[in-house]
Amino acid sequence: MSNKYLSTDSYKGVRDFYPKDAAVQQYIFETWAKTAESFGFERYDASILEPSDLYKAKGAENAELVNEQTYTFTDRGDREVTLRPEMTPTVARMVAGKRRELSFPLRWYSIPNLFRYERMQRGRLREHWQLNCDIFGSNDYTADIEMIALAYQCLIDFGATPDMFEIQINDRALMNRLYQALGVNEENIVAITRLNDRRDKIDTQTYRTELKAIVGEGILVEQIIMMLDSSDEQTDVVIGLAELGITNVVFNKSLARGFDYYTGTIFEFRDTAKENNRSLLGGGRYDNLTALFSEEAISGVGFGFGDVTMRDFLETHNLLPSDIYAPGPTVTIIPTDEEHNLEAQKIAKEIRSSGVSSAADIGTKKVGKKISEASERGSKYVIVVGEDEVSSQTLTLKNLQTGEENSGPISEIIKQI
RNA sequence: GCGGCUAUAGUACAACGGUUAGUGCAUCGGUUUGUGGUACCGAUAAUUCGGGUUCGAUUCCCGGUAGCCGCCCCA
Repeated sequence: MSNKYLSTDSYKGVRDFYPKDAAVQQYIFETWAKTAESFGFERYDASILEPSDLYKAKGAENAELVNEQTYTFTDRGDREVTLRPEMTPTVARMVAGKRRELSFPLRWYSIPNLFRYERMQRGRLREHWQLNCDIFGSNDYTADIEMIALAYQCLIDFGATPDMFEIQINDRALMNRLYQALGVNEENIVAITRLNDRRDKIDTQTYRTELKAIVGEGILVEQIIMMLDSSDEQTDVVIGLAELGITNVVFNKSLARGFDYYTGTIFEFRDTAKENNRSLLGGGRYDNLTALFSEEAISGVGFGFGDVTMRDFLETHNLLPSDIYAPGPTVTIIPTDEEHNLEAQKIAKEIRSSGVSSAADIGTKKVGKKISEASERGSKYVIVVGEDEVSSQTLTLKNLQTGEENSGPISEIIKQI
């Protein structure tokens, strides 16, 4: 190929949303918003650009993360900026900024697009959207329950049934106590948590070997494994969820979900379908969200739900409604000839003014084709406009579903729609 | 950052070390010059790029690029 023309591909790792994809995206966003608002969550939003310091502030490890896995650049004013890789620092900034005037607990949600510079794989692109829901300023365990119940409802509202996914729960604070009771030191707890994060990806022997590498030979290895595998924990959160009728819940002591961030309850929803056996969403509780901005500690519990995994889930379980994409106006006006295009526009305008969507098909195809296309695009009615209609000032409204036709002046036609 | 697999019309696939690289869907046109969905007929349209082996490469080899899958990581 010559390089005379630019490529029509989108930038690596990001997506174009052609109308059919945009329709799916819109359906997902609208359903998310509706569910979050049904729980009384308020919507907020922010710019995709943040000063890089927001992400680097927590230390060298974060700085490295920012440098290697984010889109970071210098603006014309010599400021270092980053395309937000997650929403939590942003919302923490916003909450901290208005902490004097906000009344807690707060229920906030947003559907931001997030960027990360890394290699793509199934369910992970360089730009994605995420439903972000958080409750700020409540330390009560029922806030944890509410967040999980909201995430649960998000799936139910798409038509999912509880057997399609499984809720895994763990508790950082509880795990720390359990490890400490076995005499594991702080440093090793972090290492074990890290190892547990990929426990379901490695086999039992490898796991045992790596665990030994951390805590050394001896009885402790077996004690830890036994402790992790006794997953019959009935925590307040698990019991509370059951009382709300949510029972597809498993307490999994190996669940890790990253390292620094979370301090209490952590949770993850997993698709139970074999072909899409992955994490759908994750979240948890963090103690001091606003530590970077002020001394006042505001706790939070929240989750993020990605649009890519959402769509994969819906497709895997065949939950996408077939009528999402119906771009045609309710009434398509079909001029028989180009000379009647303007007349068709006038009729469409009048129909629109009555509150019904309408557009003229000003293409050059034959009437038959135009009717066929109007039908395929989801129009309910067509009105053909040619010599006869213009001279007689009488239109014929055709119902595409029933084939029924009715004639009359435009004022009559509009009443019938 | 690492590894595996793949690359053919718009798309989904097929085929071949050698004549004209096939098919479905989509698109456009026609059968029907003003009334739809079906049917039939026709048309447009492709071997990712660079190098090598060869009389001849779309096919085999090497490299680039891109995509998919996984690892690492997932704030």
